[in-house]
Amino acid sequence: MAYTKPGVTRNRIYQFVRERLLDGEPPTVREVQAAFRMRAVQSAKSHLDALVKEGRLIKIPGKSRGYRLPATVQPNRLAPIVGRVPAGPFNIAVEEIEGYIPVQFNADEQTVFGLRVSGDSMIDAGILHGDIVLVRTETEIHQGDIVVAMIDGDATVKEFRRVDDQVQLRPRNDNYPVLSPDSEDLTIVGKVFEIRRYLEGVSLVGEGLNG
Amino acid sequence: MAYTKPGVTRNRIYQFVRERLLDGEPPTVREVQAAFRMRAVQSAKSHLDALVKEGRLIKIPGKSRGYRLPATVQPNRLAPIVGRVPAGPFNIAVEEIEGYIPVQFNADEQTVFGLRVSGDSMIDAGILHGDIVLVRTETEIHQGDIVVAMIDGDATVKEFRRVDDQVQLRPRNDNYPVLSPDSEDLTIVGKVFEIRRYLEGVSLVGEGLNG
DNA sequence: CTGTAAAACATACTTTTGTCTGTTATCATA
DNA sequence: TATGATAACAGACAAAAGTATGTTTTACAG
Repeated sequence: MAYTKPGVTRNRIYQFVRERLLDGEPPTVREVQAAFRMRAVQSAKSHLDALVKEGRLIKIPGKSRGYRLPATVQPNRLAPIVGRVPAGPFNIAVEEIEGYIPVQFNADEQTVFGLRVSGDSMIDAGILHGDIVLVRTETEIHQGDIVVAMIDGDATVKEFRRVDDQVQLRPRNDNYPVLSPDSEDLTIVGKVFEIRRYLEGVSLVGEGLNG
Repeated sequence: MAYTKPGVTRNRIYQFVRERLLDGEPPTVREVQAAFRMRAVQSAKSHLDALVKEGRLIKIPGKSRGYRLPATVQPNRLAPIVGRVPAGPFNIAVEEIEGYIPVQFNADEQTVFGLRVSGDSMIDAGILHGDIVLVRTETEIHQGDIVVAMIDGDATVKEFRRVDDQVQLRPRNDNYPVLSPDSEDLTIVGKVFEIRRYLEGVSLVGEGLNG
């Protein structure tokens, strides 16, 4: 490849890698090399190393195609919508997935899923039957957070309170009672960070591909 | 790994690969193997081969991490969030744009924007102060649709009704009156097709994109 | 000019990853 | 309970990809 002024090829390579990553196609070092018609792998490698050193890229050590965009540039992800709460974070049965919706979240590697709400126990919080709540698992829970909890295997969306070391799950509807489950029967699945209501039905990504 | 009924592990693997691909992180065969605690690479490989044969995945030959989704994934687009309703469909002042959120819509090229709701006049429809309504302009409006209307230059979110050739804009809160504006003073900006509530603040797309 | 840093090249080596051949275990159904 | 299909395992090899060392060429500041 022709010699360029310092920084020029660097920026071009950054652009190239960035586009590939946003397309979901992380490149190899040699693919970068080929894209810029370089004769040596090391030419591409040293540029990539420099980009990592500058903080413009991140490298997953020991992995192929291991270059990533730093957290602030993370694109949107697609979160699965489930009709029922998954038992474990990675244990979502395929048949139960309605589809996927695009979600933004803060780059850390947490598990996110959408849950379709049934019932009107949270109506005073503006959560209606059929709404989709987006849930982040394994988050710190605070007083007043809206959480998804499993009580004896049943999933429910409620407001979280702790009173004298006793967890309370409060509905936001005067017609329902406050729940005070034993801690053995209770699992806090995660925290609701977003609520969506699709008035015309969701056009779900990947619908019907679960066959 | 424990033996499962035919198709079960197949589906779980499809699920796993799909999520990884949507996250922009194509897995290796051995990563699939590890994720399912298989002792042989071939266990994962044959499942992946089968998924390709079934048409649920695509393989790029000779490439590492070469499994892809076959379907044309619906493109998400970014809709601007505005604090005030734009005067004309294509007349959104840049300064008034809070940011962008990812939205799916039906491929046709309609104008979509997000509007941050102020006030509680739609509280009985589960639309709270601070919620973001997603609006599609130039749509056919039907009885009972939730619309964004301009009355004398002021934007408002209301339920649309037509009674004896007179348009009514109904709040969903008994403390507010039904509006029956003259047709000269009224512009229906568009129809609300989605409602979102961000409990932890929006992480808006379009910031920190250097380079 | 000259010295230093950046850019590009050449080659070799290690690890990761894809793929192959063959075997054993479980499932589904008749 | 016999049988074919599916699932899982075992070990090995080849190709792809990451990494390292050293050299040559060019850019740029003094």
